[in-house]
Amino acid sequence: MTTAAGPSVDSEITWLLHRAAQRMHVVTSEHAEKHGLSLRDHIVLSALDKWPGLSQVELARAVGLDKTTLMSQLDRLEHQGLVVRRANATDRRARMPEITRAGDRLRARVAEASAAAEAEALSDFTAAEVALLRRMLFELIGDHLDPGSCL
Amino acid sequence: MTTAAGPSVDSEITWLLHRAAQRMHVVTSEHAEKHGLSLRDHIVLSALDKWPGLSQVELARAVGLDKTTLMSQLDRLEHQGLVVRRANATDRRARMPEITRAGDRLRARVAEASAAAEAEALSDFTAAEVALLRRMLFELIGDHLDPGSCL
DNA sequence: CTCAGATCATCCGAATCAAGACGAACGTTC
DNA sequence: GAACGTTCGTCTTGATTCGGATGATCTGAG
Repeated sequence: MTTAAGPSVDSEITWLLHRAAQRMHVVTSEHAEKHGLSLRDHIVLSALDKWPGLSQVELARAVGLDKTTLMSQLDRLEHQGLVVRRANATDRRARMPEITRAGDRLRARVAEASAAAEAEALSDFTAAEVALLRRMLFELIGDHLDPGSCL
Repeated sequence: MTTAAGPSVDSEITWLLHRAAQRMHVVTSEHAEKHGLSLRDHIVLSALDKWPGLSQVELARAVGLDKTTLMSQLDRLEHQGLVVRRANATDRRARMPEITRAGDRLRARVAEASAAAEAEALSDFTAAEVALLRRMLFELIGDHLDPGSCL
């Protein structure tokens, strides 16, 4: 398996994943931004919808963003009225981010649009193949996906 | 398949790809940086090895980087003696980047280390599953991968 | 030959990102 | 209650990224 030149670049799953993510990012962003949302905004809103009650650092770890990056994201989303930071009664340090009704409506619309875009990008594959892809990606991400394992 | 809340975040292939790429990035970077190379450095060196004779813009398109980003990467690599920019006899605008002998030695070492890291990260899957994953990622990236289709 | 348009590498400016520092608040131990 | 280490959110700072503009060069049409 070791040629004189070593493994060539197209054997690098890491890079293929990176390029594929990049490509899908372009495809879905195109749709998300019609609603005035970046893909990352949408990710954050979706995480807030799926895992309510997380603190900002917990949320950052859940979506895989730096805490300072997430803060500026939340600033923007709060400024747009899609998120509120509510005081926590039992811990006065924490300001729990929550998705607003308007934010959830927008999230649902963008989710449908980007799901459609994804489905089209994946239309060359069978349902079984897509299911396997999803399963493998989950496995690769491992225990870093669900914030429950971080608490 | 449309619940009242719409598709949840874990159905988004785009995000799964992003997280998986992020995770593999951490795993392989860990090994690449033992040799003083970032993952992106390694990608660029590998592309130079695989497709010699590309101009800087062609190389940027081949690896999926912005042209200015690639320029600063090449600056760093050239400063480390891993890359040289050689004048092109037939086109005085172009400065063809080439990998040096030292660069190729380092590239081969990092390629082996990161391939081993990838193999370990993928050890839970069968060879057929990995092959399918690779094929699907290639398909997703589409014609943006090989520079031959851009010339 | 000349000129217009395209292409290459580079530079510039705005935006973004992440690591570290900081104050405030928490919980535990004395 | 006081002291210590930890966690939370924020601020600051340095580095990085990307889009657009620039100058030099090539190419093709007239």
